[in-house]
Amino acid sequence: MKRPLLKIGELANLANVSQDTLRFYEKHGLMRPSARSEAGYRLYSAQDLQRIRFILSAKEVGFTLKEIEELLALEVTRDEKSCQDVKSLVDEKLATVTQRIHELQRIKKSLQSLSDACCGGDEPATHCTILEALSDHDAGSSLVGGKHHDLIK
Amino acid sequence: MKRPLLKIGELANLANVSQDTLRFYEKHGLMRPSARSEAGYRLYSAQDLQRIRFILSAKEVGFTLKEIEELLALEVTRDEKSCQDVKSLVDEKLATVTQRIHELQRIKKSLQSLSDACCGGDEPATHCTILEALSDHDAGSSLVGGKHHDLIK
DNA sequence: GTTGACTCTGGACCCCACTCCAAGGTTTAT
DNA sequence: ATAAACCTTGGAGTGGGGTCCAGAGTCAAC
Ligand SMILES: [Zn+2]
Ligand SMILES: [Zn+2]
Ligand SMILES: [Zn+2]
Ligand SMILES: [Zn+2]
Repeated sequence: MKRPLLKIGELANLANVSQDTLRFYEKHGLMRPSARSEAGYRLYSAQDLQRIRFILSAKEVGFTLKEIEELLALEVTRDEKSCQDVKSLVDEKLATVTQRIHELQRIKKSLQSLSDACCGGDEPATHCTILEALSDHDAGSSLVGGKHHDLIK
Repeated sequence: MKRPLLKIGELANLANVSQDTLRFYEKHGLMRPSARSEAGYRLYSAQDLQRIRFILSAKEVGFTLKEIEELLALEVTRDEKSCQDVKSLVDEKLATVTQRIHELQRIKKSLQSLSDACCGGDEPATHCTILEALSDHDAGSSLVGGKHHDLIK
């Protein structure tokens, strides 16, 4: 009934990471194989696959390995922690994620208005509103926070 | 009329970075002072302040220094590039920002439902829905993509 | 004219997250 | 029984993004 355990190469393929990365994560306490074979081969379970996927998606959105470790550590610390502790850790991450989203939305708006202002034609960009906005006075305050000049000649 | 130029320490304070960081960015082509004093001191203008702020806010939302350099390089490449070129670079960044926002929103939702499911009380967390979700089956697919179990005893 | 705060350069060093060996042991396929 | 493919450990190397420091010049104030 129990599904067969995976060797490191198999897990690596399924998860799309290198074997080195798996060993690296293990060395740093983020992953360890469910078992070892007689010969010392690492053997991974389906949970292990879930776990590496968890790590990867958390990484993708900007959590550091240390932060991910904290999240994962919740699982094993169980009865030493209260629900309060656990929840507040999650809420903390939630706040930083929310914060990051806001920053990105600010940036996105700026980029969008830059893009909108540009004619996109193939003449030399000497007149380009984007370049003007970037080099101007307020080029920095929020990735060009300002209004771009009146466009269309 | 012209505002006085800033020495490196002054700019560093205003921008909240170290002098080393400013010199580091200079070495890597992201910033250079508008002028040098007789004695070779770096002298920065108000634009330079804007520029470092630009760099910092771009960095904050996850652009690498190399990407930031590309954005800034637009300013000087002007007539070698067409509006098309310029705009498509901006649109590219726009797409990656949008992408990042989506990922973060996915994560945020997951964290939110984790948080919502937890009672937050101060008893030991042996029963905690968060921990259950993390260690469970689908802990990985999207930072715990699944429904958490029925809560409230 | 000396003290103290500031700046210069160059180079060493650090953390992070991998990535790439080298030297060897194991498994599988023929 | 031997080769190819796979695994082991340990350790070195890489690239990004800085940080720290030594040795020396500069500037303002007293
Ligand atoms: Zn144009
Ligand atoms: Zn344009
Ligand atoms: Zn609870
Ligand atoms: Zn709980």
